Amino acid sequence: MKQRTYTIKQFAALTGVSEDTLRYYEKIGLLPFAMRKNNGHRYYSAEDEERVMVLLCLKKAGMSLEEISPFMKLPMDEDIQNIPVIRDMLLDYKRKVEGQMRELQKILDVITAKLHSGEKLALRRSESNTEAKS
Amino acid sequence: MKQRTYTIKQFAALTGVSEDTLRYYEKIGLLPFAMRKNNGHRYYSAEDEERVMVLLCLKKAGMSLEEISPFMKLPMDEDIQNIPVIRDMLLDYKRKVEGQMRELQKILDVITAKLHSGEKLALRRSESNTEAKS
DNA sequence: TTACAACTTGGAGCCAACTCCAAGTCAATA
DNA sequence: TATTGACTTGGAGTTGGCTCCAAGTTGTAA
Repeated sequence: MKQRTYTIKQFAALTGVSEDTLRYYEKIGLLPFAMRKNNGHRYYSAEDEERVMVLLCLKKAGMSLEEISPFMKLPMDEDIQNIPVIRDMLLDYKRKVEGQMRELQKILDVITAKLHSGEKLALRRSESNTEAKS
Repeated sequence: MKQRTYTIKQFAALTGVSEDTLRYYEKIGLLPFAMRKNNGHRYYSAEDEERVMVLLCLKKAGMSLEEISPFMKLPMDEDIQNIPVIRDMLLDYKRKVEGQMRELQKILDVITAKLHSGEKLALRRSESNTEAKS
């Protein structure tokens, strides 16, 4: 059965990524060179959609395009268990997200404490936790 | 008792924000105009330090300088309970951070599932959750 | 008194990530 | 056949957030 395809306009609406940005991502090599019709127009497949979904997911977690790039080079339809490198990349990424969540949790704890205890806005040294040398 | 003050160099080391960046933040009005000695050199106080700590905290949670700006306009040493506007801003901010954490948690769930069940890298529609129109 | 270090300012440059635009091609339609 | 609309490309412009630099001032130390 033949897979459904999308024009760039449809694909932009589908994914929420603008046409300009799709072309830009292709130009910088983040997304693979899209398939073209005879007239040179791009068209996109379900696998392209899956790839963009992964892109958006990684982006939402705060990764730069540079960091996302290696994920975009992977086949979207392989069993993860068969490709150790994907497993490792995912584990790596998982650790990153967990780290970011720990940061956010720390911040939430501080805010919550301040809201409940009649305190000042200022942070005590121990609440700030930057990497500055003391 | 007289409060201790810092030169810009000391203050940069203390907070982990570079001298250039401190001057830049002042120039764009993110930080208030720093006090000057007779010779025109900036110096910083404990309250300045508190303000920068708050800045770094908000930044770490992914806020833009634009979003951080209103917080920098507030006095650092007032009791939060006395100023409803601060309470409201903090509550607002708390909701933002919680939202971001929910996003990250969703992403973690997807990754974890994929790592355990011999799946493909591709995301199912329900796992991606962008705001694109269907 | 001269040299040096620590600052000052204004402005230029830089990188990431878009966003916009002009000029051109192509297919379908009036 | 002329027009319209959806696309193409290359390249310029924009925004956010710094980062760097040159030229000038001031206070201390040799």
